[in-house]
Amino acid sequence: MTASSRPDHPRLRRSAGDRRAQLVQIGLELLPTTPVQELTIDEVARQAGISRSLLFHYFATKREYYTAVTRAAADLMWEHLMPAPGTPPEEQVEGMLDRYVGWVETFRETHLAFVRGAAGGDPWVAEVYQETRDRLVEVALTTLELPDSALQRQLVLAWLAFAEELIGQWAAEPTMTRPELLALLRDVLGRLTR
Amino acid sequence: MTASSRPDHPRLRRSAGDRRAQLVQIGLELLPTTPVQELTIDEVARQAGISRSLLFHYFATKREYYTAVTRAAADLMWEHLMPAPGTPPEEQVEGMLDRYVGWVETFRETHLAFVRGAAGGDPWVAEVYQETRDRLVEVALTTLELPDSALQRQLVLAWLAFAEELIGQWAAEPTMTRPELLALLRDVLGRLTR
DNA sequence: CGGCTTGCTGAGCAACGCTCAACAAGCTAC
DNA sequence: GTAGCTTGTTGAGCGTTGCTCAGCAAGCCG
Repeated sequence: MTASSRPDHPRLRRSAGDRRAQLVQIGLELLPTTPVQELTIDEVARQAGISRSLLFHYFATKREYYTAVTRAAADLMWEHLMPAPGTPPEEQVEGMLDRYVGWVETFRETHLAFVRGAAGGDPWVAEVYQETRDRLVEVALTTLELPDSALQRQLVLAWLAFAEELIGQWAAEPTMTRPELLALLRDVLGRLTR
Repeated sequence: MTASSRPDHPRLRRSAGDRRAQLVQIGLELLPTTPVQELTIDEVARQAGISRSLLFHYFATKREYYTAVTRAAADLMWEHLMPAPGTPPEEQVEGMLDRYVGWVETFRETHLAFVRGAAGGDPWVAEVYQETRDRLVEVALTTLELPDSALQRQLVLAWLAFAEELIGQWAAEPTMTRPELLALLRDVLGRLTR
């Protein structure tokens, strides 16, 4: 049916690393438009210009593939959120919160897809997401110099869910100024952890 | 392989309503153990003792089937949360919150599966969940006699996310007494909406 | 019994995840 | 330059799953 043997593609050979990166990249680009579970191997292979079989050479299973994609998305966000080295502790949470809002503003679609895909369905994917949240809680607890109790952990986690939802909603329909939003989030976190 | 034509099942014929209800019921029972997307038509049909084809007679598509299941789950919870008629308004939110905690305590697995399945993947299923949340926000705004602004709506929605996460965590590992939890949730909601 | 409604089935198609044996691109060794 | 090795790459094909369709049969009516 489809002329897969186009004459202008003389069988390009890539290094293993390159190919892997390319496939993950394609996954990242597809994420916003396609629910994770509906992402088909066929489609990814087609976009990469390779056969289905090759994808299974790099990722033994479909699940393995899209957990890799999810992890890549998480890493991108994490990298963006992390404070510049040397930032004084009391400014770290402040800055991360600010950058998180910026992240959601910029990559609204992608971020929503990430959160959705992570929360729903597959446990493996959910785990990647949970790791990220746990790391965020970790940072919050240490830089705010809070006691590392189960209670505090739960409160910060719940606050994260609160922040995520509010920022998502706010990005879709701004009901206050950006500084007001940030102040509100900080305020709630402050009250909760005291 | 499987002897599907057991002699002791002399082709039982059910009314359309009964069959539909049975199929949805099976879906509800399967939900806690099976991520929504992994729920296969084959399995459901097998448990119901019918052919795959019949399921497609009642639900034109798989999606239609498990949105029906999700909606049934949402209705069950909603029914449980609704205050008894005649309850004075100032006690309604109080009672619903209490019953919600109870609901999560009792059906932790099922509820988690519901939230997960709803948040993730399929937009149609997500819609069912969003409806429920919207209805909850509606009730909260009216019984608390709050102005129905976009801002208030967002805050209550975000608080719902907060409550959901905290209650879920707390049910898994109780870090405070039940009344303390309820008081905390009420307090946060109260501060937010003022 | 004949005829009607309607719950119900089996065969089969297309799409998808996944396997496997084999091909071939690019490098090194002689 | 050609023999040989490594390894990126493919095509054919299998099992499962969502979905279709033509037709069977259970129960009811006359």
